[in-house]
Amino acid sequence: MRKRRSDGQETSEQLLVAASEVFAAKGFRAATIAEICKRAKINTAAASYHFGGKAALYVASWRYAFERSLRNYPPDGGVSSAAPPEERLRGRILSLMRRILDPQSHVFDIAHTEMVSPTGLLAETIRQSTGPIFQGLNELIRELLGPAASEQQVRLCQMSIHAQCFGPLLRERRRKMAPPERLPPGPEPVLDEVEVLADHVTRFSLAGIRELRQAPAGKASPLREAPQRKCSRGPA
Amino acid sequence: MRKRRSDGQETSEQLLVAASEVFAAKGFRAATIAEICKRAKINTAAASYHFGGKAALYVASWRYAFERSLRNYPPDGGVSSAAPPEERLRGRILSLMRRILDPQSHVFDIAHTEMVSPTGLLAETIRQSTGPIFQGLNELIRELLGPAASEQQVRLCQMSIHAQCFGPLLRERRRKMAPPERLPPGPEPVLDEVEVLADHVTRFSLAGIRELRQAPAGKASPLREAPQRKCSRGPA
Amino acid sequence: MRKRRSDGQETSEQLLVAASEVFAAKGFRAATIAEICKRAKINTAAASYHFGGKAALYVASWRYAFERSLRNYPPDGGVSSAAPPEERLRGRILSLMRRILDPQSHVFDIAHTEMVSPTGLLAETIRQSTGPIFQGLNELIRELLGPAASEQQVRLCQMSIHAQCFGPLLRERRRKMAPPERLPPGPEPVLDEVEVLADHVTRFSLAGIRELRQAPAGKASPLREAPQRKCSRGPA
Amino acid sequence: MRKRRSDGQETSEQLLVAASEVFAAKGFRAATIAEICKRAKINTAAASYHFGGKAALYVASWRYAFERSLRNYPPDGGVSSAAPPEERLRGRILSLMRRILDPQSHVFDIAHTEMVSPTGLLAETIRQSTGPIFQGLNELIRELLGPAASEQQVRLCQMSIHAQCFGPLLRERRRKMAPPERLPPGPEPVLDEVEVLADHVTRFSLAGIRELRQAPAGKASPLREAPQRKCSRGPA
DNA sequence: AATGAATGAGCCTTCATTCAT
DNA sequence: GATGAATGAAGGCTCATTCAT
Repeated sequence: MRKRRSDGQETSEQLLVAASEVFAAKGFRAATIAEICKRAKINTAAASYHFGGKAALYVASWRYAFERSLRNYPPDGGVSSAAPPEERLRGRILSLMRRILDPQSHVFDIAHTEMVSPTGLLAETIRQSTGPIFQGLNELIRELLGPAASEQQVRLCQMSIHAQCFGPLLRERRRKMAPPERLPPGPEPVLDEVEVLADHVTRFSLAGIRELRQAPAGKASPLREAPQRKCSRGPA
Repeated sequence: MRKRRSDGQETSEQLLVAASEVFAAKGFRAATIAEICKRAKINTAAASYHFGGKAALYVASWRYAFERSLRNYPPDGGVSSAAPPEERLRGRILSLMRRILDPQSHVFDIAHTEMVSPTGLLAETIRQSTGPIFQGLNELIRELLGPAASEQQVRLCQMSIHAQCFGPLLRERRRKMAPPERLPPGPEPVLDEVEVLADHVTRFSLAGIRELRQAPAGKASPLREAPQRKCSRGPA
Repeated sequence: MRKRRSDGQETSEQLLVAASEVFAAKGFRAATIAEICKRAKINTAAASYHFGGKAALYVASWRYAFERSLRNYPPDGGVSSAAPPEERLRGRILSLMRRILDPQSHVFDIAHTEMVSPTGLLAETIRQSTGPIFQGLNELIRELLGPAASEQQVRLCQMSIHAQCFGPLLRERRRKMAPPERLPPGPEPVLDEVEVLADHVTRFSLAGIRELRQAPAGKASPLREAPQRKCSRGPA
Repeated sequence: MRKRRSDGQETSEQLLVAASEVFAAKGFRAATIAEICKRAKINTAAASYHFGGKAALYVASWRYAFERSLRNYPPDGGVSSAAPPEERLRGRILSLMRRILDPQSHVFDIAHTEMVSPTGLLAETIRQSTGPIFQGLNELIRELLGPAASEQQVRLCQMSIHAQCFGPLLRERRRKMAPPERLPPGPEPVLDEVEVLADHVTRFSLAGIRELRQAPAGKASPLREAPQRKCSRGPA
């Protein structure tokens, strides 16, 4: 059965979608042009024809998926910038989680794989694309920590939050995608609904941030806070 | 002419070490028997000969590395089981971090890669090996959360802590391993010393745990915790 | 939307020109339809469409270039047929050299390549096209050798002259065409101006022809020609 | 039928021989690894295995053929360096011709093709290998021309001689190698025996050299030498 | 026990040609 | 008449594995 020879637009998009699926499932190396094209129902040569090669298709498919993802889930989660920072944090966390979990999108599958087995093909693209989003979270955390916070503290908090988003959700994705015999190893899943997890991470992290806010110096607050210290005054 | 190993290391042991290095650096698929054997300074056929194939060598090399790692860094971090739980938590976190960071060991590089691009070869082995350790952390968290904690809450906290250990440190490893042009994409590194990070994660997480302890029901405590706000005034 | 050529050159003519350039530069096999059409600024399919295929375009482009070349440089070099044979020889040699060197024409690049790596596509066309010219030189040489000359001697002299024209000039062409890193191997170039070279070849060959004329039998004249030696003494 | 797994020496040589044959017949590009290996009766992968790739095999096979050729036919043709220069010239010409014609060797087929369609892979190798031989002929010609000869004249004479050797013999080779339908275009063959041709080229060229020796300045000797000038005195 | 040669399967890519528009 | 998308065939290369030594 011949393919309708139209404007080549549809074919390209089919290819991009199929490519992101296969690259996400197998990684750049293990993914084969043959499988991608088979899934897009076109000839094996079409990938090279339209994009110039496996590598270029890889980059193009990721960028395509990323822009789509950002359009569906804006980074601020739809929370007004006038809202209190706690709510804005929750908005960001929830939005990020939804982007990660979106079963249609493979942005994070690919980006994560790229982080683990870097091909070097996507590094610059990812940096450029995700830079502004990292920046936005950074500023919000700084606002929550207060002006006395050190750069180091901001980075640490950002890390804590990011890690709590990516860690469980990337694992969750793998669990859903993987065929039963290829379940990734590790502990049981944590997830019921995204909102529950988002609430947990938000509360857990806000508590952590407040803790840091009260005692900026690393050793100021002992691990065991003797009398539950309900009302430790700020640094003033 | 026979090969004589004057360094006393057995051929197969050299293979296991070389294999874990190469598998860690490139992943299962991208790693080649040729490179592994070249690094171990033995014949290309030796891998198939000694272990039966690439897959078997993969599993064997991970198990070998894991046992070595656990011998060097016991899970409890050397903290007495009689110590207060907060200190025991810090012990566990620090030990985990040190195991992850150990530049000699590639247990986590491989396990992480396997989580991202599962080959299915390591899943069962990893589950068996890491199960007891997860269990130990689980019980400690339950102790910290108190008897009223739900199973869900324990899981969530465990996730929060684990994520904060793995997230930044796995990235840090990649950064050190990668050649400059293949730097994995993402935000700046957070790490100065392990202790600093361990302290941060411990404090941050203990604050989160206390928060949950005070308001076990997910929705009991509003995001913006009015009364607490009274105490910790912001700067100015 | 139709393509309009404001320069008046027909599509097919542009194709012929572009084809001869690319075929000359790369040979039949290495030349690609895509590059030819790109240079002619027309669609990739046009070659197959207008000429029926790569092979037909190859033949057509050569014939086109050959006729053009012959129009620009007539075989007798413009020397009157009443002129003495020595001058007519020089005329032919110079005309041939100019045809070979003409940077606009790729007749000889292609013919040479075809001689070295025959595709079989051009053989008959070349034979038909060049036959009359060979014939003309043949007769001239016979005239110079005199009526006692054998057929073999004529052929040998024709070969000597042809070889001296083609050898250095084809090399010279390649040298000019080739990008610096792909210089063809071999000794230094000989060429300053065509006239100098034509004079050399004419004198050199006329001397050879005279030599043969004096001693028609191959073995009559010893390599070391004793009596002639008497006259032309060596330097000092 | 399995291949005897010996020391790999024979296989390599078989490959080198087969490669030179196929490369000579088709050129670098058109030659396929498959055909070469089929002719050497080994697996397709062996070429990459033994030499690393098509390009490396190309270079190796040429060098191998060249050294073999030079061993069989020394450049001086076996003529004593004490012999008169005319005989030494004939020795060189005959040796060169025999090297070119040797049906076992494809050195010149390949080198010629490389000159016409340079791949750039062989340039340096050819230059290094053939340099000394060119040099030797150069010195001999200078000796024949006498000390008054200009550098330019030496180059021109060298060109004339070389061209007369290569021109007809390379064509002759093609004629013998080519399948009947792929006969290269051009005039009839000149060759009966190598000795005949060598004698012709030697006599023809010695006459030319003497001519130049008598009248070094390009325009000193008119094309038509009036009274047959049997005894034109040397430049003294 | 251990080696290096040799293999066969599979992958990415190129390219002349064809086809619907 | 002319185009650009799409195709199928073929080539070079990599690599885990096997085998004779």
